[in-house]
Amino acid sequence: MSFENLQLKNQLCHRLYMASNNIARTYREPLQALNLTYPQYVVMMALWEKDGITIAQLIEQTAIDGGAMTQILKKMADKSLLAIIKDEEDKRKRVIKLSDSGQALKLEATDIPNKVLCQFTSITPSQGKQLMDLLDLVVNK
Amino acid sequence: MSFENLQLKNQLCHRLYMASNNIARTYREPLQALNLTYPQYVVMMALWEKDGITIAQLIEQTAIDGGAMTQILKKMADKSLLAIIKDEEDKRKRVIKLSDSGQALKLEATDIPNKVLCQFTSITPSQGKQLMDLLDLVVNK
DNA sequence: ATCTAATATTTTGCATGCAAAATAAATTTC
DNA sequence: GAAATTTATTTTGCATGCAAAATATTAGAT
Repeated sequence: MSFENLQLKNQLCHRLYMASNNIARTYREPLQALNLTYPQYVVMMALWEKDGITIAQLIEQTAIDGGAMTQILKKMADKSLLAIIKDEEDKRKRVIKLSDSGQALKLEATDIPNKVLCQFTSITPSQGKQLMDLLDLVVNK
Repeated sequence: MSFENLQLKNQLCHRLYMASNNIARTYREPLQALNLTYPQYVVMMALWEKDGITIAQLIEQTAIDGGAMTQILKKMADKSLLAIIKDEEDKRKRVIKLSDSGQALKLEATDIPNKVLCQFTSITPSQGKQLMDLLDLVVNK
């Protein structure tokens, strides 16, 4: 038996693993300038797009694990990027609100996506679009 | 300003993040049957393909972090899947050797890739191939 | 031959991802 | 309307990913 199906070079999962780690690693340096980790940056992007949402909504938008989200938000609150506010209507819920400095950080972040993508010289914009569409098939099973 | 570049739906990195986590999560259940975590499974695949290599070579094949690799190999050695052997030529190096049970596990693993891929019904084999080629562009920057 | 620089691996500290259990509060059921 | 169920969030324990420091050993330079 050849076991081609078990060769690492044929594994979609391993390609995804390497690609995802590689791009996240590339984000690390520019994000350090904003004092953000990569998942914190994802949370910020979600909030810049729509502020004042609940933690459950934030989890849905970002696909970040709920257990991790609690920790991430706590650290971001410590940095005064946002506030975690009890919902008076439904006391189970917490609403996340960006602070002024959290809002302001958006301007400093605008350049980051391009700065990172520019480091991936071998992929064209058209291929990037294609890749995103194919990835959606994996995301949505 | 519209800040389209900061919208989550336009971020290649976030697609990769979600896709990678989603497929790794899908592997978790079938791998539990073999008592393997996902990175441990990647190590096994590398060794099934080429046994008796050094830790550095294993890191190169799998793209797993060196610090993590030490821990992963230790746990796998505890499970008697492999042995970590000092290289007598160069005492800095360690050679990894599969045990008999480690070798034998290959048979039980053969079905896993297909079992997992079958759960991604919306992606065709052709699209899968395409996706792998595009991911290589991201992996190789 | 000795001292220095490079290589291979391990250790440490921090930040997740994940599953499962624990809390707390609202909703449903009988 | 009290008990059981569901929902939202937090906590806990384990397994990485990563950067940086620490070790051990070998190769190089003088």
